[in-house]
Amino acid sequence: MPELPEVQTVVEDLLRAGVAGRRIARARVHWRRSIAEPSAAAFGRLVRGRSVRSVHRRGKYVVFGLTGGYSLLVHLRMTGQLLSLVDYRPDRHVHAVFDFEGLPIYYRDMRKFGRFTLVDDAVRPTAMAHVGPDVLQVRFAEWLDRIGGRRAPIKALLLDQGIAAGLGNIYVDEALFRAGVHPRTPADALSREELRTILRCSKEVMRLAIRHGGTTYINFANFHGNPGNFRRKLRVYGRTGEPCRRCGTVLERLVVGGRSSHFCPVCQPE
DNA sequence: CCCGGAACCTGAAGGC
DNA sequence: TGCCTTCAGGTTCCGG
Repeated sequence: MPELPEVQTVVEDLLRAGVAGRRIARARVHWRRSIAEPSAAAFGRLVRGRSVRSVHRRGKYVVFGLTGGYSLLVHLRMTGQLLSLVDYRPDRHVHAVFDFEGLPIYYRDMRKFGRFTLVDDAVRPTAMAHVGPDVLQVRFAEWLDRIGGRRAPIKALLLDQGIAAGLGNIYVDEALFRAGVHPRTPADALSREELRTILRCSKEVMRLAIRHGGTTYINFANFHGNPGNFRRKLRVYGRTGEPCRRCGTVLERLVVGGRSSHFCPVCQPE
């Protein structure tokens, strides 16, 4: 579920909780496939005893820099959560528990799509090679190089993490609404200025959502189990059949790039 | 190169 | 109440 703003919220919570500098006394894995590599058994052995040197976000990944030249890459996919709650009783959806010397952190994931990858720092660039520049950082010229002249629908390209990382289904729809662009528009049919607007709107939506602690649509919860507040600000996502906040037209839904897409047929003409 | 569909999983919601 | 279908914030793989 989490897109860039939700992952950013998790990272900020981890730092605020004082994870940086802490030692991982123990890591227990209850669902083996949560660990992409190495094996779940080797994972527990390799993680134990290392301390956290850094925590940051890259696209939708949480990246833990660990002592001893290892990095832990965490992707929460659709329903993954990292939680640190007082008096928490783990339920059946908790698939891993990390003991940061008295600070327990729970990995909970209803749909079990999330993945942990432990890599040697030497191969970390390779492991993340498919992740493009962060959408909040990327400069227009670089982004245009990657996206310009392609025939695919703009929405599909915005979702492509190799072009720019961080946007997901909710924020792509929100950004395209703000830019006044139909999600199915082929990228090569857009002018340089329209593309500039789309990137600007993407960044604006991201910053705004971060300020509101992300979006809780189904089950996003931050570190302390609290929902994000951006849902109230959504202009099109999940509002099919409701009136456009700008012009009053009934919002529509169609499938683009295999994903449910929400838009205003008047504000975003095809 | 591009696209659609399936797979990976579980649960919520709506129709009958 | 229960059964069935559809849908869900993501990514990857496979075939046409």
